[in-house]
This record gives sequence, C-alpha cells and structure tokens, in this order.
Amino acid sequence: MRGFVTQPTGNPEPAEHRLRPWELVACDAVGTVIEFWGFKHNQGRVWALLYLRGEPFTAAMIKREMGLSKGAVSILLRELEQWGVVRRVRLPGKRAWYYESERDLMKMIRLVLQARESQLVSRVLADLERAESLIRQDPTATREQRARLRRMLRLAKAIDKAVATFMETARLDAGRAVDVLRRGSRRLRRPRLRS
Amino acid sequence: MRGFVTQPTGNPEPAEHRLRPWELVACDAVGTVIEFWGFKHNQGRVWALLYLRGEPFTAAMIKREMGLSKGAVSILLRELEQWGVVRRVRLPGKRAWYYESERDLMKMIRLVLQARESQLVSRVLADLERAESLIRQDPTATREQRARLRRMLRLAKAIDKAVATFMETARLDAGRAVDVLRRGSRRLRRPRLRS
DNA sequence: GACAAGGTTCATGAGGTCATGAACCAAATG
DNA sequence: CATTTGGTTCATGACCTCATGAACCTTGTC
Repeated sequence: MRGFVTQPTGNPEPAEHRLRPWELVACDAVGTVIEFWGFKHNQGRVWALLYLRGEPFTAAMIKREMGLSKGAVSILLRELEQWGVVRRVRLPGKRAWYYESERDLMKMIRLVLQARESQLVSRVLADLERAESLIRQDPTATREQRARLRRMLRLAKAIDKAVATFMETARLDAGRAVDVLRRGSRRLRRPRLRS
Repeated sequence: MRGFVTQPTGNPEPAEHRLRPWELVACDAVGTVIEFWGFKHNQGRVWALLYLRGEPFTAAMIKREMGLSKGAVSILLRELEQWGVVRRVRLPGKRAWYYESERDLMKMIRLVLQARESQLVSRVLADLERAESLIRQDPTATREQRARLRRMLRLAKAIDKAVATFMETARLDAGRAVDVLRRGSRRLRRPRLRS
C-alpha cells in the first residue's frame, strides 16, 4: 500500500476537505482495494465519493472536497472515464462538465477484472504457451519438466476460463455472479485438474 | 509492472544465467503474476525455477542460475519460506541448505490468496464497517447515502465469503476449486444480491 | 476581441520499493 | 585456533509512480 490521504500542505486554503468522517473512511477503503488491483489510490477515492454522494460533481468540487490538485483531478477523471466507471455529463445551464459514477457495483467489479484480464492473464498465458513451444525444441528437458510446465499452463488456462465465466455471469445478472463462488462448492462432480 | 530480468551489470562474471530459454520465459511469466498480486517479481521467478527443475537447490546455485546477488537470494528465500511455498531441507553430507518448492499448484494459489486475504480483504471490511458505524452518528447523511454504503459493505462481505469458500474448496480438493467458477454459472437459482 | 473560467499537459520532486554488495556473523573443517 | 564456507543485515542507489502547480490551450461571455 502506498500513500494515504494527500493533504494540501501548507496552503492558505486550509486543508479543508469537507468529507464527512464516514466518507473519508469509506473512500479510503475503496482506494486501498483499487490500488491493490493496480490502479491509483485516488482513482478509487474519487469514484467512491461520486458513488456515495450519488450526484454529479464538477472537477472543481472534487478538487475542493478531496484536497487534490487541479491537474490530478483532471487526469484522474479522464482515466476513470476512459475506464468506464465514471460518466461525463452536461447539466443544463451549467458551463463546466459534471461527472457521475457508474451505479452498478457489479459492473464496477467486472470492469476492474476486465482491465486486469487484458493486461495480465492473456499476456501470461501467451508467455507460458511460448515456453511450452520452446521446451519442445530442447532435448535436455526431462519428461518431468515438460509435465510440470504443462501443468502450469493448464492451470493458467483454467483460471483464465473461470474469470471469463465470472465476467460473463456478471454481465448477465448482477447478483448471481458472486454466488457462483459461494454456491458452487457444494454441488460439484468430478475433479478436472489435479496437481 | 516494474523491473524485468535484473542482469548483473558490468561484472567480470558474464551475466551467465544458465536458464534455458523456456525456463526464462516461464519464470518471468510467474514473476509477472506474482508481482501483480503484490509480491516481488523475483519471488515468483525463484519459486518457478525450483518448481520447474523439480529438485532442491542451494542459494548459491540460484544466485548463479538467475544472476541475482547474494543478499537478494537470501532475502527472497527467507520470504518464500515464511510464506510456505518453499521448504528448506538438509541433504545428507551437504553443508549448505537446500530449497525445494511446494509441488501442489493449487496450494500455491491458496497461499497467495490467503496472504492477500489477511492483508486486504479483512482490512477493507473492517474499514467499511467502521464507516457504517460512523454514518449512524451523522444526521446529515441521506437515506440514499446510507443505502449505498450498505450496498458496498454487503458486496464486500459477499466477496470475502466467496474467497473463503474458494480457499476451503481448494484445501479439500485441488481440482474442484477452479471448477467452482466454471461450472457454477449454469446451475444457479435465485440471485441474492442486486445492486 | 478581451477577459475569464474550465481543462489539459508537462517538468519537477517527493516517496516508495527493491537489488546490490560490502560488512558482518556462525559454524564447520583442517 | 585459523581459515573457509554459508548465510544475514544494512546503507546505498537505481528506478518507478504519482501529485503538484505553473504554463498553456479552449470555449464561452460581455
């Protein structure tokens, strides 16, 4: 875990988050999670603020509420938007852009997984497959080594598929997806993958 | 993702991994995954080497094979050992310690999840619960805000439980656990959590 | 068309992580 | 007891990420 609440240090403007205590705690919690998944702590905090408040905010408001710099807010919002968890809207009669968060929590999770899926899982799978093709040309590799590499690859594929299934489920029905894990444990038949 | 294969720069000893090409690729792939989960790239690489070779190695051998420094190997091995994915063994007649990797891949995954479980999930859960208790004392919070916070907390709990279930399953039977995700999607009944 | 408000970009610096390699310790060997 | 070998610790530096804030655009508005 990296930085925490970044306070505007020694400004005339007095570190005035107007975040209420529970907001502060909750936003930081989301920040921690999101950071863990390879995104920025503050991306999570901003998203959480928008989500919890439930109404559109301008960049200036976010800047004030969270004590972030102008530049940071601009970048964070653009990233959140590209990433699909925050929408930019025009309010009638208002000059500035307003931002509102995705309200579907499961969709949020799906997006996080998806972003990682493409960056990590597919890449690792490709690498392991490359390794497998390389080992074929290596006469010094033992039978057991080939077997172990194959096992790794098989596991990676299984996980890849599992994640894909989860995301598909999450797409179809917000609620069911989490249940997949909880329920599944009971009603299973044959194992498929021993290691 | 951070650093890549760290070569010993400008040494008399000429960057001589004796890693075969497929080993290099596979170890790096594991390193990437493991790094993604918040551990060190080289922890993954060392573990993968031990796993793929399938026989015990001394620190010196690892140092030579992977071109790491003495200090790094020492620390990495200690971490891997504490973490339970590598065992330290004495070979008869040999002076130095030997290290061998956990062979059960699913156990490996369970350990990764567990390490994260304790560091992340439980902490976030606690924070969200604290937020929830704080919001009760805040008369300015709207009904909708309370609802949204509650929804976040509920989702976090569901995920927590899902991970626990997964780990439990993985403990009992290596193969089934991954299937939990894949199979589950079909045979579900009522949703439990809408957001 | 000047001014202002809203937004973006960029060089910089702070902070953090990790491998390095030298200094150090411990145990075994002669 | 001296020396060698295996192993750990620690200060250092390389590297990376991110927020900052000033300079810079752009789009109204009077």
